[in-house]
Formats: sequence, structure tokens, C-alpha cells
Amino acid sequence: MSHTSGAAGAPAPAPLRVRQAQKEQTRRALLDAGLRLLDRQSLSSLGLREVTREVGVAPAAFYRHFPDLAALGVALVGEALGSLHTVVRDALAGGAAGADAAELIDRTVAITVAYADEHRAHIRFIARERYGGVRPVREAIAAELARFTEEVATGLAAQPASAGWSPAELRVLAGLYVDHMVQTAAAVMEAPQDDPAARDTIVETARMRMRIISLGRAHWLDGR
Amino acid sequence: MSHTSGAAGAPAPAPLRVRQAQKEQTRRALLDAGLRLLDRQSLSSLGLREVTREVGVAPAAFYRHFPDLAALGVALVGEALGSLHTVVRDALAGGAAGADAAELIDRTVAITVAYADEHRAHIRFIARERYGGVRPVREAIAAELARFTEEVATGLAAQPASAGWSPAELRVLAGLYVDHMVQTAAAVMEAPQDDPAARDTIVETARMRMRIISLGRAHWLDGR
DNA sequence: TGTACATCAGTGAACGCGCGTTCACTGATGTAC
DNA sequence: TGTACATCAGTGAACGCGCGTTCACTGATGTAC
Repeated sequence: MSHTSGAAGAPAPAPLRVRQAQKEQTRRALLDAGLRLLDRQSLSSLGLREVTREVGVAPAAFYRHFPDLAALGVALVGEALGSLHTVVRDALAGGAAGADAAELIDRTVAITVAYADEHRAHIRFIARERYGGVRPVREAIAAELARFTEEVATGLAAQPASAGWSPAELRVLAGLYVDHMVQTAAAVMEAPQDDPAARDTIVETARMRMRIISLGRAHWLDGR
Repeated sequence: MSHTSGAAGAPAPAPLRVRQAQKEQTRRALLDAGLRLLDRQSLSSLGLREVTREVGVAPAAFYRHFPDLAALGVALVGEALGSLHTVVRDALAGGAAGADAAELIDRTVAITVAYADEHRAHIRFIARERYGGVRPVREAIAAELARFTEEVATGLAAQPASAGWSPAELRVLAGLYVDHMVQTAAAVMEAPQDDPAARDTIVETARMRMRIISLGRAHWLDGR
């Protein structure tokens, strides 16, 4: 396709490849170091030098990748909440397929808990900065969660159980489920990792909450 | 009663009165200044000198009142969540009296929203530090919210609608209500104060969420 | 009531330290021919 | 393929600044007699 390279298909060192890859590598290292350091503190108290020190790079190098720490935070929001979309689509898929309600609840809770386990640092970051002191980050989180709620609302609309619900009502229900998911993920992340009993309580609580909400959903149209 | 003062009943300058009052006044000023400054940043990035500068007192004076900023944060948690207990007791009282369910929901939401309005700064502080970077503060908030949930569970137990519920189940339901209240208060606090439409949406959303939860509660025993 | 001494909230100066940002630079990578 | 020039990610030194904490102090308030 390109006429700048002779041997098509070969892993030739095309223009800019090496430099771009090296830059990307440093950027990743900065993001990873930032997330690691944010396990124990909030973004508003994280230091630029702290991050570059952790990576092993000169402080000034930071500016080749981000104008400031808020921008790094916004990038982390994208990473943390971006991958969640796939997860939710999977969870919703079961509802459209008409699976058993109890099963569906257990599966959704299990997915949420597994996600929280695999992305502890990301979840902690989101929980911490959702109402944190750095406005652009707070706004990025709010925007992602809104997109997220919209997506869930669309998924719910496709379920038979949603017959008779207005779009606005479905959005409220979706928001309730999303907030419940975030709440559950935060609880999992806060629980000591070596305490299976505390963990079980969280899972059982999350299930019962979801059952109550789903029961309310099932009877929403009763009074009409 | 006391035999250190001659003129009983008179507003005599009793021992330590003036000094204690002056100290208390400075302490209050530190707490107020801290809360004011925390409107725009997290506790972990708040500076001791920032607080004393705001009060108009020497930095070293801070240590006469708190060992560090975390201690000031813990004191603020007490103030922020302490006054809520009264509010909740009021809200729950209606349920025991057997008021109409819809009315009760509207009243509870109204109370929550009014509280969030009157204590914007406190709510913001709690939302921010609930998962924030300062452990002692995070723990203080968790402890207060747990007490709070316990209190709501006790209140719910007294309602006729709770017949057949186990204490553990009531605690889960109470937790759901409490988290919903916190969520609502946070949403009110985040909304622009000069946007009545956004405000109305929040109130309507909160009501519908509570209705769904309460419907689920009403049908919880159906399947037994 | 008056006097001599004790307490302690708040002062102000000093300290060493790590911060964010700037700048001219270096040298590996990329481009043109 | 080889050469001369351009780009730009990362360097390292320097800057001024505000930070938390310490210390000996001052003087109003409190206590004892």
C-alpha cells in the first residue's frame, strides 16, 4: 500500500516507528507509576517529581507527555472506565437472552467483583477522584459515568422486562444500577484482601441490594 | 453546688472560663477555615500554613489544637455526620407513625436535599474524603456511616412493613437507604446552585429511586 | 481586696527540604537526496 | 548504500518559593494566700 517501503509485509523499521514506540513506553511508565502512587494518596497531593522519580526519568521529561498532573489524571480516567464498557455489554447480554433473573443478578455481581479485584488500583482512583479536588478529573469521571449509564439504559430497553417504561424512567433505573455497581466495586476494593468473610458479606449484600432493586423494577407498573 | 464561687447563680468569671473560651474560639476558627479551604481541594493537599494564614494566627499555634491536619479532618467528620443523626431520627419517625408511603418518600428526599443545601461544605468534605487519601479520616467516616446504618436499621425494625425481616436483612436495606441518601446529597452538592432544572431532575431521580427500592422492599417476602 | 507566682495560648524567627517550572543542551532517530 | 541536515525525547542544573516543625519567648489569665 505505502510506496515509502520496498519490502511489503516485512517488519521493516518504518519511519518514526522506533521513536514513537520509545515515547509511548515512557508515557506508559508515567501512567503506571502515577496509578501506583495514587494507591496511597489523592491526585491533588501527588507530585510531578514523585512520579518522574518513580519512573527514573528527569522531572522535565514529564512535560513531553502531559502539561500537568491533572492531564495525567484525565488519561487515567479513560483507562479505568474505558475497559468497563465491554464488561457491561457482556453483563447486559444475558438479560436480552432471557436468562433466569436470580442467575442474572448473581452473574452481574460476580462480574463486578471480579473486575474490582483485577483493577483495584483503577477502582480506588475513580472512587477517590469522583468527588476529589481536581476539577478536570472530576468532570471526566462524571462524563464517563454518564455515557456508561446511557449504555446501560439502552441495554435495559432491549429487555422484555422493560415494556411500558419510558426512556427517562429507564435512565433512572440504569443510574441506580450503575451507582450500585460503583458502590460494590468500591466496597470490594476497600475490603482487606486476606479476609474472605468480609468479602462474602460484601458479595451477599450486593446481591440482596440488586434483588430488592430488581423486585421494585418488576412491580413498578403495578399501580398503573 | 460548687464551693469555689461565692455568689451562686451570678455570671461570675469562674476559674478557666475566659481562657477556655478563647482557646475554643481559635479551634472553631481553624475548623471553619479548614472546611472553607476544603471546598476547592482535598484534605491531603491542604496546608497547615494555609489554614493558620486564613485564620490570621501563627503557624505554630495550630499545634495547640491539633497534632496534624488529619486530626482536624477527623474533627470535621464528627461535625459533618454528627448532626445528621437527628435528621434521620426525624425522617424515620414518620414511618413508625404509619404515614402514607408516597408522602414518606417525598418527605425523606426533601429532608435530605434540604440538609445537603444547608451543609454543602460538610457534604462535599464527606464525599471527597470517604475514599480519600487520609486513612484516619476515611476510617472515621466509615465508622460514622456504619453507626448511621445501624440506627436506620433499628428505626426500620419498628415499622409494620418490616414484619418477617431478619435483622441482617434490615441492615442491608438500611445500608441501601443510607447510601442512597449520601448519593443524593452528593448530587445536590455537585449541581450548580443557580440551575433549578438540574436541581429538579436530581430530586425527581432521588424520589423514583426510593420508590423502586421501597417497592422491592414491599415485595421482598412474596416468594417465601 | 492585693500581691506574688504558675500556667499556657499564641508569637516570630529560623531551619532544612522538596516542590514546579525554565532553559540551553545532547545525541539517537528520522528525512532528503 | 552513504552523507548532510532536521527533529525532538530526555537531560541536568538552576531558580525562587512555600512547606512543616522546633524553639525560646511573651503576656494575659488563673491560683494561692
